[in-house]
Amino acid sequence: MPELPEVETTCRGIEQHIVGKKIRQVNVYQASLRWPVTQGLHNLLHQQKVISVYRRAKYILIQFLHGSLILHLGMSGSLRLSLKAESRKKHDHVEFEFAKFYLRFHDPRRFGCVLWTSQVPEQHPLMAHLGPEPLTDSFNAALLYRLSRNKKSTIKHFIMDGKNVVGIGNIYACESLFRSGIHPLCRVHKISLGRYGYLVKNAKRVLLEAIQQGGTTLKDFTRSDGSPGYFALKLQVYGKKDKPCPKCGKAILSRIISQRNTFYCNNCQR
DNA sequence: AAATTCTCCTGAAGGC
DNA sequence: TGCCTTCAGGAGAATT
Repeated sequence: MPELPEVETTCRGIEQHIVGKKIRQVNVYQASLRWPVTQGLHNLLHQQKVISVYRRAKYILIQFLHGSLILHLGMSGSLRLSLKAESRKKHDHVEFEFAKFYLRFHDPRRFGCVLWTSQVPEQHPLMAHLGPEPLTDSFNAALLYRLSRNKKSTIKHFIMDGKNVVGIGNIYACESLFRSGIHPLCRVHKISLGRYGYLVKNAKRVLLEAIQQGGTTLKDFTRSDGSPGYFALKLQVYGKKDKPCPKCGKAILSRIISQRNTFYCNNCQR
């Protein structure tokens, strides 16, 4: 399931291959994704050169002179470069043809999207109201402290809410809270500035580690060139129900918090 | 306004 | 072997 590190890895993987290259053709085989794939993509993109590839939250943005593609991988999506000789696979829904290869959008569960915008992407409704990027200085303890005053939501929910900070999905929320010793059910207004500082530091650290590892390998994700990432080996609590806590040895618990399976150590996280 | 629930979808995994 | 049920999950939309 692609989280921010996987999206970042995907961006970096395709960027070096497609920037400066022209699109020959676009084929849409399944337009019914989370939202309908923008109609007329071929006419919009025919012979258009890729200017840049970058990421905002978990959106992959491919910029052209007259607008941008907005791609989201949902929870089972991937973007793969494949040689012309490689035939299309099941669930390859959208295909961007370049001179020597295809860029294929693959998404079995179809929670992702492929949209076109002629606006500045950051002003698109999907992105206009997002919080700061977690790996920038604007994600910091003072921000979380300020946003959390007089709120009674749980910290797990709080850091997964894109209005507060983007890109921290279920896996990284669990891991960040474990490393910070904060219980996922802890109410946000009770957390001190100092503890927020610790949480911010750990969230950045775990995301950066994951990016360096090339993204977490879980069920559906592979890197853009098809090789797997290796971060799953370093997860400390996610998916470890009943396994010993890496810090204290007591059993890892799991329960549903804000609709998501949450893994934590009841002894180490307070 | 804020918190909670619903929704889209397929494939893997488990039970029998 | 195979059918059925359950679960996973990003995040906007709908509801409370």
